[in-house]
Amino acid sequence: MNSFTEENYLKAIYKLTEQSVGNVTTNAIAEVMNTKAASVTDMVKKLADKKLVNYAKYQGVSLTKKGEDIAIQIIRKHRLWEFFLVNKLNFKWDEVHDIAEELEHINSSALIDRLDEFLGYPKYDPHGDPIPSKNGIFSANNFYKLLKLNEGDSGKVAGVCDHSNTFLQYLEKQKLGLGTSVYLTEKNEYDQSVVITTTDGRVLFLSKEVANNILIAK
Amino acid sequence: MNSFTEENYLKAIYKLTEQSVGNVTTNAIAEVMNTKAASVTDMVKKLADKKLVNYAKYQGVSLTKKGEDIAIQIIRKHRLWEFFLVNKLNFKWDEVHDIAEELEHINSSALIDRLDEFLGYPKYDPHGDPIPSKNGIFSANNFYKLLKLNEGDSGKVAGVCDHSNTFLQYLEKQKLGLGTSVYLTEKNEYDQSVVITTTDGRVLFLSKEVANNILIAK
DNA sequence: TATTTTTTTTAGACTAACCTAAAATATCCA
DNA sequence: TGGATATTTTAGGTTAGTCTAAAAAAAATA
Ligand SMILES: [Mn+2]
Ligand SMILES: [Mn+2]
Ligand SMILES: [Mn+2]
Ligand SMILES: [Mn+2]
Repeated sequence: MNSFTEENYLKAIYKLTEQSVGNVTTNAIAEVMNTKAASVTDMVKKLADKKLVNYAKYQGVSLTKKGEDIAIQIIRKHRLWEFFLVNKLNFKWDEVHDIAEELEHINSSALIDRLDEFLGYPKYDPHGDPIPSKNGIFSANNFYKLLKLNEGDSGKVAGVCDHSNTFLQYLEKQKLGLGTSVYLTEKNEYDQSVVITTTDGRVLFLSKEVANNILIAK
Repeated sequence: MNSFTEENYLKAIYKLTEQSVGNVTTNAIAEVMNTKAASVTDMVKKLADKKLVNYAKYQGVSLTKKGEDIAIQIIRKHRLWEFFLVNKLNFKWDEVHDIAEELEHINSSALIDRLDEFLGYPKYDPHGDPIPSKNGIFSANNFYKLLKLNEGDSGKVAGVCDHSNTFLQYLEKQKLGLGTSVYLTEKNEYDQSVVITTTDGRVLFLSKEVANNILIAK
């Protein structure tokens, strides 16, 4: 079994791998893990001993198949728990991440399989992120950044790129939760801001920054 | 905040206090915590520094109000999660304890309050143990040991004294789950074994040991 | 009550995960 | 291409929780 700390390192390396080309650097891990480079080196050696990462001095790390499988299972648990918190316990989407950070380390595959069944095998978490299946497969989506849509396009809010509480709460305030139907009324060339209309008739002005962080399913 | 280990010590001390008169001994804690007396002494000093236990060398320990409050909250979480696992995720009563041992350390009072609400504020866990309320109050029960009932008495299985998997699985096999209605047909003076009849007409022969570990609500 | 046995504490050591400071290596750029 | 800068690793130390062995205190018993 792996400790919580080891699991968190694997998850961090997985997420950094998604964002970067080539191996993940020591400093990058240190930053997301909120620790020092020296500590990362120690841990990375330990993970390499356990065959969870590939590591050579000064070369950065990559996950092995085994390490990646573990990382994906943790992400699966995280997102299933987030779905549970929002859809069964009525939490808001900006309230669940920290609790899921703890729940994701509960170690029981029976638990997570039954939770998955109880929730009806959801495909996406409350932020629109795909929930990997039991065997580690992510379902593909065809979501588009609101910023990239054309005037006249319509669709539903399907996810966010920025997961910060401030952004989620901003959308909450604008009543732009997951599933909200929107219609792109106007694109402003000058500052790339957009005007959208919701199906309940509200007209909203969104900046480039906001439009860039909203994903729409057409 | 307290570590998982500290929480487990507090819970162990709480449970030992229920069973014993006077202070809880170092050796007794070592036994239930599956550790050595020397380690217990170290931890007990730390808990005393944090004002969670009263401790004087060679005198054993007792929980302070603060320590007891924490212990009760952990028991609340443990039992609510057990209820969730059995009643929402369809686990058997002999499968939930170990998972609840992990879940009980998830640190969010919002989570546990909402879980409580979601579950309909249950009063007893799947083993008949009372679930303390948010403010730490256990509801009283009037359960009787099956062994102490008289011929002709009837009632429902409301709990168990032995929480071991072997005992729970034995009852499962006999279809004597929580809520089963039973009628005491016969008491055998010689070996204190009993014969009971369930409402669905099954006649069961139970030894003294078994009858002593089943709680009945009349 | 004195001696033996048991319980508890202390002393000293280990591991995991972290730290700081310094050394080693890699990268950048004039 | 060589020196400056940035990154990474090493060396050595800390804390929490554990351990074993030995010392101290309490309890049991003769
Ligand atoms: Mn999250
Ligand atoms: Mn999420
Ligand atoms: Mn339990
Ligand atoms: Mn229970």
